[in-house]
Order: sequence, then structure tokens, then C-alpha cells
Amino acid sequence: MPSKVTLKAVAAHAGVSYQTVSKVLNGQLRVSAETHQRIMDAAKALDYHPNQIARNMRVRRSFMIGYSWVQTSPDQVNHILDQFLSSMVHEAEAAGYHLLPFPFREGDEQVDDYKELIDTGRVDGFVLSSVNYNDPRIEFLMQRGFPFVAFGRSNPELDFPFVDVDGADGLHQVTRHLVERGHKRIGVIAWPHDSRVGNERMRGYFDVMQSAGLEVRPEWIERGQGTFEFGREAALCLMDLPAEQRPTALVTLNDTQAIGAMHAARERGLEVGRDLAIVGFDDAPMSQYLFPPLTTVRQPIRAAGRKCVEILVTQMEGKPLVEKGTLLSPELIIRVSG
Amino acid sequence: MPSKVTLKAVAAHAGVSYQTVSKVLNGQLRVSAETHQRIMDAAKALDYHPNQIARNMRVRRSFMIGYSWVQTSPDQVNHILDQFLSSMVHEAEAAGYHLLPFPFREGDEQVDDYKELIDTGRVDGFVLSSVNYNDPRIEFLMQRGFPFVAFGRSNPELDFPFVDVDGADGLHQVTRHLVERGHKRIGVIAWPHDSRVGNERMRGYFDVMQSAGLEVRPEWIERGQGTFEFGREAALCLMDLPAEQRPTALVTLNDTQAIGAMHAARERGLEVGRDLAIVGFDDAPMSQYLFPPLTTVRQPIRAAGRKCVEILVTQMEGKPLVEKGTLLSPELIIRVSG
DNA sequence: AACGTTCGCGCGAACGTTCGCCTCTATAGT
DNA sequence: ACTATAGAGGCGAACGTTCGCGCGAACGTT
Repeated sequence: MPSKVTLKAVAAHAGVSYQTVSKVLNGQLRVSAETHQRIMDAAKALDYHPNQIARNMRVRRSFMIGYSWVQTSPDQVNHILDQFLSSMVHEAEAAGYHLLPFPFREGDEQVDDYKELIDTGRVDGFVLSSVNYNDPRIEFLMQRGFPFVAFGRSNPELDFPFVDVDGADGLHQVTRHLVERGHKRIGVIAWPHDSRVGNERMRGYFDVMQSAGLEVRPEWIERGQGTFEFGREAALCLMDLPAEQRPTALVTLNDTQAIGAMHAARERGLEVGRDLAIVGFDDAPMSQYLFPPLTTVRQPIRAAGRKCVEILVTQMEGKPLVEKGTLLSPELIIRVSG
Repeated sequence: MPSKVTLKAVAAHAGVSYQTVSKVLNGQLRVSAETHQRIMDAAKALDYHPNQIARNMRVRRSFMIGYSWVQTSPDQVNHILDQFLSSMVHEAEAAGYHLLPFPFREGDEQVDDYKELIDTGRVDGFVLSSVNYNDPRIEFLMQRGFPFVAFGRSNPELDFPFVDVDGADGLHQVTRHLVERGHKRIGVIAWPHDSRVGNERMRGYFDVMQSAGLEVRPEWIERGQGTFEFGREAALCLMDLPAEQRPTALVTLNDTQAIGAMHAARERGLEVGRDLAIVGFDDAPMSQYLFPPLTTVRQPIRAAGRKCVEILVTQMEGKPLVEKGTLLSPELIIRVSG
């Protein structure tokens, strides 16, 4: 049984009407000092806690934020989820909201899940993650005018609130770092063209190469999945270029690829950090303990989670948004590998 | 605004009372075939979805499962959370429940958070994780008679529903594997005595050593935190024992310790897998890509999450529990390190 | 023909809040 | 002394469901 002690119980104990108790407890009514005290005492004595479901029903809001994340393969674990979720939960709680996690479905039915949550009144807003170009959820929520915030960007022409890590800045730092270390032939193990995140990061690479006056050869860029296997294969390809064209440094778009590349280097008898620089992206938990420790880029995940909730809450409260999009700068973590 | 279409709207459209619509939609009332059809058509035409908050208020249940997890340090990332959470979310959704994540607070106020969630009627049950001996939450929930299930065990004398990975079985498999490979001096990098999880795992080690007639020297057991640093230091101590007493194999209680031990071995010029066997526990995402790939123990996390929710739901539905505790066997993943 | 019995459906109430409006008294202003 | 004003608190209603009971009609039974 839930809390048996209701407003009426407190009211009876304090000798006032239960509506008065409600108002006093919510600070919406000034009463004489003594009745105020009686009400407070009664609430404390009976250990009253307002039933949130009843409250939500009355005010016709759920104070819930829907969130779902992609099912990672057993291989590619989402090491970011912990930080992202807990920062959102903290921030949401502080604003009187809670998180509602729900299963992530791919495909056409995905929007149905979002619609269902709205129609049944379960959520007041959404945080979207794993967004990409032409995300059907964004189109749906925009046309419905339902509050949401995206962690990540989509089509440039769409105007919606988002939070994102500035991937261009990240690769900017990475590439500049390598250039400063004297590298001139810098290869990159990248993602396919249909990834907005990937394209954004590549922008930082191209920018620095160009402004440093360095050549970018098409054969230095390998595009494929963000897996260990692809990282390894791509690195092998790059290593097998003729000696005078071969990159002396390899930039990757995530740590998993970087580790694959490290294996490839080892297979070719190269010592990572001395014969070949390799830089990752993500700062995965184990990356600091690799041989050699991986130079990589750390994303401000907790800040992103907080910002997502902050932006979403201002929308749900009906306040105007001062800034539609927020870009957070990642941090280059220089270790030994590059 | 939430769903504007209510039971009354459907009823008006179908020409019956709204209570009838409710009952028909819930299958609690048999009506003539034609009115049944009219009601169904109306519901479909208006795209009716019952407001869950109102429903929950009426039936005085929240259909929510409270869950909170320990804040991991940036160093020690919870790579298990993704699988555990998503399996729970899936299973809960199938049973008509949802998960309510809330911030994990250590210390005396922790129970207050649980109490608050109960008193405000927000949750119908809890999944507890990171339980250990003398967990105040267990005491509180047991005496309050509130439904919960623990992922992990606590004091043996307490009788409450739990799901746990059989750590003894895990180290049983590990140790037997090493014995079969001919190892006689097997050291272990363990946790302090106040960890139930750690003690459980050690039981598997002691069992196998004893039944194999192998000696267990106290100096072969190092106890400390589950960190990289402790793993490294403990392994250095063990490596520095006199040659004829030095363990030829090292069992650790998690992969992070194991990686620390691998570094220690490298520092001492030992080749892991040939000169020294090292086995981890957890199968962290990167463990397969280490040099050499780490032999470790994989826990059935998704099964555990499902089972937790299953047990909790049967309690919340008021059904009797057939099995109080469930032990799940982990799986030895043999790679190269040991 | 009078009587139970089932079927099909309606009605009132309740879950625990919040919200707007009303009433009553005491005080101040003219 | 009569009215305006403000302060203190009560009252009814509503949010959208579910649940138990009741009632009329149709049906079959004696």
C-alpha cells in the first residue's frame, strides 16, 4: 500500500480544510502564524508526503522526460551511458523531473513509441540521442510541437534545440597537436559520409591541414565502421602505402578503431608512439592502460547531460529558449601513443 | 498539451457511456457484437490512448520500478550498466512497468530517498544493486514489507529475494582451468574481507585448490581495491617472492586489476600467457583487444536484469515467489593471457 | 402467467490533488 | 456610522480513469 496519509488526514489533524493545507504547503496562501504552525506540525507529525500521481493528474503533466538509447552490441559497449544518464537524472531531479527510459527500436515503428508515450501522457518531453541526418523523430516532434532536445545534430536546415560536442574542435586539437609534433603526412580512419558526427569531426581535420598548408591525399582517408576490425584493416592499408607516401600519424574517430590500428602497427613491426603516432577519440575507460597509453579526446559528457535537461526543462516550463544550440568543447588527452 | 481525446470523447462518438467504453477496452465487459464494433471503431477513429496517469491514480499504483546505481568514478566506468538497464527496461515494459532511475546517495540519507519514493507513491518496487553486508536499504524495505529484489547478496541470515551471478562458480571455473593447465602455485589479487561479492568469488578458488590437493599460501593472496594501481602493486609483490614460491598464475577479481597485473608482469620482463598466466573477471569491452587478449569471466548481465524484473513483478502483482534467490552461472572466456 | 436468470449497459462514486471563486471577519478610510 | 479593502480560510469542481452495483429487457423455466 502507498502512503495512506493524505491531505485530508493532515487537515483533520490541524483543524482546517484540506484545500487550505494544500495551499499552505505549496506557499500559495498566507494564513495566520498559528494555523500555519498547526498545519506544519500536523504534516510533520503524520509524515505527510503528497501523492505525486494525483498531483500530476491534476496539473495534467507527468514531469517525466523520455529517453532511449541505442542497443549496443556486446562488443561495442556504451561506456558513456553511465555518465550521461546519471548527470541527466541529477539535473532532472533538481528541477522536479524524472527520467523515463524506454526501449530503443530502429525502423519505422520507432516514431510510434514516441507517439505512444505522448498520447498516454507519460512524458512531457524527450531527450534524443544517436541522432543523424533525416531523423524521423525530429521531424515528428517538430511538427507536433512537442518539447525535445537532441544530443547531437541533424540536417543543418532544421532548426531545433540541441546539445552537441564540438567534434570539429576535437579533431582540430588532435590534428594541430600532430602538426606541432612535426607530422606532415597524417592519415585518418573515419566513418562513412552519412554520419553527421563523422563529417563534423573531419571538418576539424581538413581545416587544420589546409591552414597548415599540408597536403591531404585521398588515399590517406579510410572510411568504414567504428570497429576494431575496421580500424585494423584500414591501418594495414595505410601502412602498406609506399614508404614516402605513408602517413606518419593516424587519426581515428574512436578508441576502438585506434586500438585496431595499434594492433595493425604491431603486426607491421612498428612501435606506436615512436614509429607511428595514433590518436583515438572518446577516452574509453581502458585507453589509459593500453601499450602505449592512448592519446585521445575526452568528451564533456556530464556537462552535455546537464545541458540537455536544462534546455528541455526551460521548454517544458514554457519559457523562451535563449540559445537554440549548445556546442561543448572536448578535451585533448595527450598520452604516449601520439 | 497531452492527449485531448478521452474516454468520454470515444463514448460520445460510439453512443454509449464512457464507463462502458472503459470496460470494453479492458475486456471486462461483454457487449453485443455491434456496440463492441462501434466502440472499437470510435477508439481507432479518434486515436484514443488511455491516460496512464489517470489510470495509475485510480488503481493506486505507479507501475514504476525504482532503480539507482553507484556513481562510478571517471576512471572506473560501469560498462555493465547499459546491458543491465536495457534488459530491465525491456522486461519491465513487457510486463506493463517502467523504470524510474534516481540518484544514488551514499550514507545515512540513502534510505530517505527510498522512503520518499514510496511515500509519494512514485514506485511500486525497487531493484537494488551494489548491495553488500548490512545494507540499510534491505533492512528498511524488509521491515516495511515493500517489494524489492536485490542484484547481489547480503548477510546470509537475511531472507529476501535476490538475483546474483555465482561468483564462486566463476572462480571455480577459472581455478580449475589453471589447474588443468598444470599450474600449482596460483596467486590471487582479491578484495577486502568486507565484500560479499569478493568473498563469494574466493570461495570458488579455495574449493578448487583444496580438492585438487594444492597448497594455498597466505602470501599468495593480496587484498585491496579493484583498481589498476592496486592490481599492479599486488602483482609486483607476488612477482617479487622467491622464485620457488612465486605463483605461476594470477587470478584477479576484475579486469581492471588484471590489466594492472599485466603491466606489472611487463615491468618484470615476464611475458603474460607464457611466463605468467593472468585471468580477469568481468569481460570488460576492451579486454579482448589487450596484449595478449585477456582470459576472463563473462557475467550473464542481461539474464540477471530480466530475472530481477521478473521476480520483482511477481511480487508486485501479489503472487507468491516460488524461488527466493536465483544464481546465474558466469562463463569462462578463454583467450591468451591464461 | 408468474417467476428466476442471464445479458447488456448505465450510473454514481472514488482515487488525491490543485484551482478559482466565494464568504466571513476585522480593520481602515471617508 | 457606512462603505471599501484586505486578510483568512472554506467550498465546489475538476483532472481521466476504474470499480461495484443496479436496472431494464430478453430469455428460458416451472
